[in-house]
Amino acid sequence: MSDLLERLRGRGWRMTAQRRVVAEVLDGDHVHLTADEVHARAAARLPEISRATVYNTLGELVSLGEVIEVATDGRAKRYDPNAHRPHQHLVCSGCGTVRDVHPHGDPLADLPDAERFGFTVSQAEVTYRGLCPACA
Amino acid sequence: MSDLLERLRGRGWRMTAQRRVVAEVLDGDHVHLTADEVHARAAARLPEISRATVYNTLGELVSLGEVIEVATDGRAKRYDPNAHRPHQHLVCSGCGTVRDVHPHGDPLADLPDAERFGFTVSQAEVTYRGLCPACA
DNA sequence: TCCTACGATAGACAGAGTCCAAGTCAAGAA
DNA sequence: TTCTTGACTTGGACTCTGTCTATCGTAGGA
Ligand SMILES: [Mn+2]
Ligand SMILES: [Mn+2]
Ligand SMILES: [Zn+2]
Ligand SMILES: [Zn+2]
Repeated sequence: MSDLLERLRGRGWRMTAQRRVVAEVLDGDHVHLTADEVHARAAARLPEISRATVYNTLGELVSLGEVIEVATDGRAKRYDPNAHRPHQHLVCSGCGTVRDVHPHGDPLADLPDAERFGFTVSQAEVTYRGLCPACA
Repeated sequence: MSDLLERLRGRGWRMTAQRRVVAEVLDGDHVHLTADEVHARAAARLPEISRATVYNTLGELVSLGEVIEVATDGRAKRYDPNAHRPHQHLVCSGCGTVRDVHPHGDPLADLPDAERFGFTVSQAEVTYRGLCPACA
């Protein structure tokens, strides 16, 4: 994730300990943390980081296209650092685990013109639901 | 929607003015109201109906399978009386308008086994996003 | 008409997120 | 290295969405 820090520096970001630790917490595959989870993990490394700063930093990362927001349930949004490879999500109805998945085909192609109501449709988000091995 | 009221009566529902007006507000096509919108429209007909009753009634309708909950954004859930015909949603990124759509094909079939991580996948929800004619 | 269990109500409470005024500090200037 | 300053951080108040509870009211059967 140091490449992310490099990109951010290149964009003129002032590099603070808070921003660094938030970026570090978001490193990895299949990472889909809530803002409060990010805050908890960040606070383990930097105890006095505030919730407001976590929200600010996450919002900035989303604006820059480095992180995407995922709303899989009616609860807290999740923050996903896998922003450069398009993908969909598979969610366990039991425990809430989220995995990145890459379905075949283009879901946009399955929506006939007659079903577009004159909209300019630009994106299709697919959420698959089921039970993970542990919950089944 | 009087057929809905009939079904509810058949299920042993005590028929109150509040429940009747909530059911009436949910009548129509492409209806995707938030709980507060339902409350506002219900209160126009029955001024003293409470928020708690609206939430209770919506929750009961969802349990009975007469209404589905739709979470198109990270904000308030929307309540959809079109529960008997499976469909997906097309959402305007500008104004938030939601339309019911019926894509071709089965999105489940597009998810390869290798991308299922051992899950028992049972459902796929698709949200199409774009701009409606008015917002474009 | 009367009873009573089921439903409605107001308001307290909780979770998620936003906003603000005041204090702090990263990083360029000298 | 030290100075300066505007960008960043902070705690807490506030908003929005939703849940819960104690109390009151009433639909519908006896
Ligand atoms: Mn993801
Ligand atoms: Mn719908
Ligand atoms: Zn699970
Ligand atoms: Zn629109």
